[in-house]
Amino acid sequence: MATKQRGRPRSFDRETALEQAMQAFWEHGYDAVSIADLTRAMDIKAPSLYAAFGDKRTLFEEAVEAYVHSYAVFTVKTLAEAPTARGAVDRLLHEAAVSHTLPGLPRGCLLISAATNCSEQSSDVAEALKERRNAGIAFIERRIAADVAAGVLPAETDARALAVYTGTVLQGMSQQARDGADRATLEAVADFAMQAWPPEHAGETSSDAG
Amino acid sequence: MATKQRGRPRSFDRETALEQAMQAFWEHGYDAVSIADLTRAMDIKAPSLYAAFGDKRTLFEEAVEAYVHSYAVFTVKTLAEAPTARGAVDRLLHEAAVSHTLPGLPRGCLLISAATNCSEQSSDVAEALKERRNAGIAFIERRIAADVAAGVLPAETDARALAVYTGTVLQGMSQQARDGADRATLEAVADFAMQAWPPEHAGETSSDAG
DNA sequence: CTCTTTCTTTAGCGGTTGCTACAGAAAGAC
DNA sequence: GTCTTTCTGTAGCAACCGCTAAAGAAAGAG
Repeated sequence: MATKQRGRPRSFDRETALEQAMQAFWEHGYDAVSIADLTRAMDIKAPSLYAAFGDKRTLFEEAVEAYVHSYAVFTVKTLAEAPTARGAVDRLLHEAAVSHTLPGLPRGCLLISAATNCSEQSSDVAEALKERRNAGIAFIERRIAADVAAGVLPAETDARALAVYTGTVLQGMSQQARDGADRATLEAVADFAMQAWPPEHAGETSSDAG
Repeated sequence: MATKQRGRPRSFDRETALEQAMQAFWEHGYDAVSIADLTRAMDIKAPSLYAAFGDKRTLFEEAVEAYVHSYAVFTVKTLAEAPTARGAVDRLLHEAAVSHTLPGLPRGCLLISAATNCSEQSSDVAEALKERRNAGIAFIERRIAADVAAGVLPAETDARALAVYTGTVLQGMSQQARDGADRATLEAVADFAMQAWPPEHAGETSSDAG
């Protein structure tokens, strides 16, 4: 049933090329990476790029998906699986300290830093990443609110503010990683950040909430 | 003694034009703002821009200076004048909540967000802002270390990590402001952030240190 | 007035941008 | 082998990039 692909086969590995494009976008951002930069990084010519990935914007969107799949799925996983919101965020911050300073890869988080400086005509690219970031914070907020409802976190906890605080630290850590902070420093930052969290009511979890 | 200026006088106000350029850079970043964008925002033609400000990079540097003078001098002032490092940072974070969300102005902090996505050939612009950010953190670190030495903060306080934590929150707040967080939310973030700070030893100040 | 100085304007430089038409190359179908 | 399909490389499109030469306009000096 599987009829063989007709015509001349592609001479490059699509996944590898996408990975190279992703790293270029990760390091310099959407607007700052030109098609010439991409074809150099991916080691293919422009027509091959356009045939395989559409246009620059579509390639970027696919690169974002690849980034999420490779380096950010742990976020959702951690938030969903950890027994409490506090434990989840603690792990999240420490995992960020690691993933933002991986050797041989660009610093920081692509979702945070790849579309900060955008011209007017690519403002929708910036908007898309902004919505991803805010969705992440909303996700953390729901996790916190569940723990508040379950009595794990104090009833007076402002779930929204605590979630935004957590997102603020995460986004600041990305910037710090790009500015040269190493993993150990970011781990120390994560430890400090967790001391602002309200204490948990021991002996209870909200793992059934969500 | 004051001989009058010869030749045709400038038909625009240099400071006003610089202010417009600064806001354009503030909102979109160095690379994403073209000369055409600038001449439109400043309401002058390109040769007038080049005659008055040199080239794009020089104009950006002057815009950064103008930004610091208008919106960031309070930082150094606060750090130098507040009786303790803790009090200084507390004021700093709340002032940031205000200045990052001023109505009618771009969101966030120019020093943090105006050179995040840079092409290779303008990497020195990014480097210059990065050094400003790290110098700010080093300044906070010295203020903390002085309080530790004076016994105001616990002896075991890691001044470097606490300073980087503070910078992380400040930079995250800028990102949050750009992502839509309002002043009240950022103030709540600032309050959370301060709860990670170690307690002060009451009845003592380090106002003589520095 | 003329002369000099400095600004403003028009017009356009060489280079780069994202993107593509077109011809040639490499595969399967027959 | 030929035909069809699909990818690759060359070469180049219109539009924009940062920047500037050249000419005209507006001021003071004489």
